[in-house]
Amino acid sequence: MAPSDKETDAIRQIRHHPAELDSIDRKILGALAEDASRSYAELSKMVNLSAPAVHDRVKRLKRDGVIKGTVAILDGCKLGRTLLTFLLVDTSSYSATRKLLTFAERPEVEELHTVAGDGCVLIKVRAANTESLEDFLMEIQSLEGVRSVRSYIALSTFLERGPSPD
Amino acid sequence: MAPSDKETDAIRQIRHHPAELDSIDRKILGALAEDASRSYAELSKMVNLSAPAVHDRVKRLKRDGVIKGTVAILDGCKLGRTLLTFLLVDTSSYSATRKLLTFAERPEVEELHTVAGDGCVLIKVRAANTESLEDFLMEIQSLEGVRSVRSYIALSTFLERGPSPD
DNA sequence: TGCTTATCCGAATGTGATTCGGTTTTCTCA
DNA sequence: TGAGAAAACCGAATCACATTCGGATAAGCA
Repeated sequence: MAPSDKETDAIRQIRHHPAELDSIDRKILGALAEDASRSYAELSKMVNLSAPAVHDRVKRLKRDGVIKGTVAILDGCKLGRTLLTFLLVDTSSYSATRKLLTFAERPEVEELHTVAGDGCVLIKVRAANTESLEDFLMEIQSLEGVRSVRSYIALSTFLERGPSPD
Repeated sequence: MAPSDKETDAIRQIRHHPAELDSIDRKILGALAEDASRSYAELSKMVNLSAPAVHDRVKRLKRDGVIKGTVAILDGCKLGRTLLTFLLVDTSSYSATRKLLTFAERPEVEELHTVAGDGCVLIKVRAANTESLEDFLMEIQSLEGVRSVRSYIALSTFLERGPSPD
């Protein structure tokens, strides 16, 4: 685990551009993005640094906002939310868009993005059943300024993860 | 923090439907979905149980697959990925859909869902710039069996989180 | 060249995760 | 209805790992 002096020197020379993510940072980020319960001992083996050195780096990455936090990943189905749907809402006014943004408070709403186009908002919704999804849709459709709502119900999810450092 | 005997009894009686999530489970899940670095001491205060009791519950929730893991949340922009885009790919064949699923290996791909419709696949892509996004798009468009690709570039992201236990 | 900052890291300390073992409650079955 | 098994709770103890400390080295800048 402890590299020879020659390797240590090489690592240090490569490393020193401040504020830039090097390949070791990215490796650490990739490992934590996949499983944040890894110990520093484990990470240190993965990147050939000591545990406190890895700890220092993670501290920096958190300080700099590259790591925003850690969260538990929950199974939507086991929570009773079996219907994943993407809504593309076309609005005719800024005030409608703003009303849509208030849906961020709803437990079934997972993502809310304004997207390029004439007043479009994309909403990722995970509902318990078709009935509650329909209620949700109707609520959105009855907002003044909502021109159309296209919904795409997910049949299978093959991948769902956050940004990758690679 | 230690509830009186009467409260303890009440909690126990409410609790005992096995395999079903009760309100304490959901509270714990909500807290961990938001910040998985909370200590068991902190969680125990939130739900009025002891730390080992909370630990037992979390162990069960993990065993049962409700909690699938914990991950670090990374800032896409700080990773150099500033362009979030949703692609809606319309395919005319199952083999095209299957080719699309191989894009799950790409670092810029965050989500891959088949969605209801005639051979539709929704892909969430976080690219470094317009150039690499365009390359990605072209690659998809040149797949045999891909009928059309609609892309929605996110302008602002107001919410991005996983399934909620509420 | 000298000073400051950043990075690394072995050893030590601090914190919280985890286990242990006993008690209580709930559920199931005869 | 009672007995047994399983589930849930939890105080105390132990264990594991996070975190700090302080020194050394390297890099950057004037």
